[in-house]
Amino acid sequence: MITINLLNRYGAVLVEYAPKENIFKENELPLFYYQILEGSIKMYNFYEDGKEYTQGYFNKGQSFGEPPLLLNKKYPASAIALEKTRIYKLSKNNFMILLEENPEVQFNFLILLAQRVYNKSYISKEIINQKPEIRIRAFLDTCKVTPEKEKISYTRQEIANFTGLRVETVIRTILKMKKNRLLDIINHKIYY
Amino acid sequence: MITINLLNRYGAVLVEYAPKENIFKENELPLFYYQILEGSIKMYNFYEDGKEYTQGYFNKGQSFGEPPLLLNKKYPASAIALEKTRIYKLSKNNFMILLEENPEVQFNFLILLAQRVYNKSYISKEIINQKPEIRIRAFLDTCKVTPEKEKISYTRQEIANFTGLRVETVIRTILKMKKNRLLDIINHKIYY
DNA sequence: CGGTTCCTTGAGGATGATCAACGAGGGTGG
DNA sequence: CCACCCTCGTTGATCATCCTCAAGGAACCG
Repeated sequence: MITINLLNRYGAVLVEYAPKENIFKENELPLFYYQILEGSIKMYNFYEDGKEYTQGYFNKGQSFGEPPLLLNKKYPASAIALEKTRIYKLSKNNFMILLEENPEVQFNFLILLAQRVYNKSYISKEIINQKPEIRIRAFLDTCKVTPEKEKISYTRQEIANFTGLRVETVIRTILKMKKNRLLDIINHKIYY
Repeated sequence: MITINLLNRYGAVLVEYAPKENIFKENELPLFYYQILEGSIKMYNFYEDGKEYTQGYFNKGQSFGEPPLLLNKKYPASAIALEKTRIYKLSKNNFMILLEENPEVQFNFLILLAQRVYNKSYISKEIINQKPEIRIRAFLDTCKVTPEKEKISYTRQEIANFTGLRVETVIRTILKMKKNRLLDIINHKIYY
């Protein structure tokens, strides 16, 4: 989102996170702007009963956790590295200065947040609708990058955490979808 | 959000909508920036089965529908006036020019969208969790403007549409909540 | 005062969650 | 190389819960 050139100019630091290492946790106050150079992370919540809800995945080149940073509010979710991940950290202060001094960057963030609202609206609409198949389709649609059938590299548990369903329900539903030719399952992998 | 002064300067027009009049419909392309002078509107979707899902309510002083406008994408939901409502309409072009020429306005929108993402994250987390009571509490919490008990002026059907539950479930759940002293019901009105 | 709109209740049914158990594959260390 | 462990996928049975359908009552408005 922000060029590496600019990040360096404003004093960003590159930090490496190990797989399963937390970047920040729910209810902490934001101190940094985060942008992924390499790797991927997930934002998630835990319910009291131990169930997990996945808010979203972020990959190479993407930034995350900006809304609480801009609002100066506590993180509403935790962030964890899914693999070895290298992330640029820029202090809140310098981030704000960078925004102020670079209007085109600020505008890019406006568009970025607009896109986030747009996606969230779409997802919440599809997922509140109880039918498991619709929920799962909404998830799969957000995964797709090409129009052709492609391999989905999320586990059934991950799909369950994202859609608010249970693993067993996901398994049974995708089996039904396979029967209806909505997707393929080859060697346990989903192709959609 | 934008001062009336500025709106006028960039050629905004004040339009009056009758109760239940649509401001725009799902899948239309955005042409205007909308800001409410007086009244209130609701953004909503219909599912194939005729069930309605309410994305959100917007009142006096608030703007709505900016994300698709900024992204130049089709509206993912429809907007309807809930009462007699007067709305400033500003053409897309002039809105973009206004943003460019008034950095402080642009920054305000950045904060506004950050707030929207933040709220959506919170709501989707609470509402995906199946328990009706938690869903309803999430809705009621977003309604509250004071810390004391206050009257909730939404119908049970409206709560149902927002939370993805059925009316009967809402009725039964709030009755249980009343028994547990989580809210009061006086003359059918909810106080929370 | 008649018509909406909203609220309420009950019975029955569908469906997703829960619980328990097992299989398959991959990686690791002895 | 093999035994073990861990993660992931799978299946069946049972249960709880919310939805559905149907009906009627209450409140509000012109």
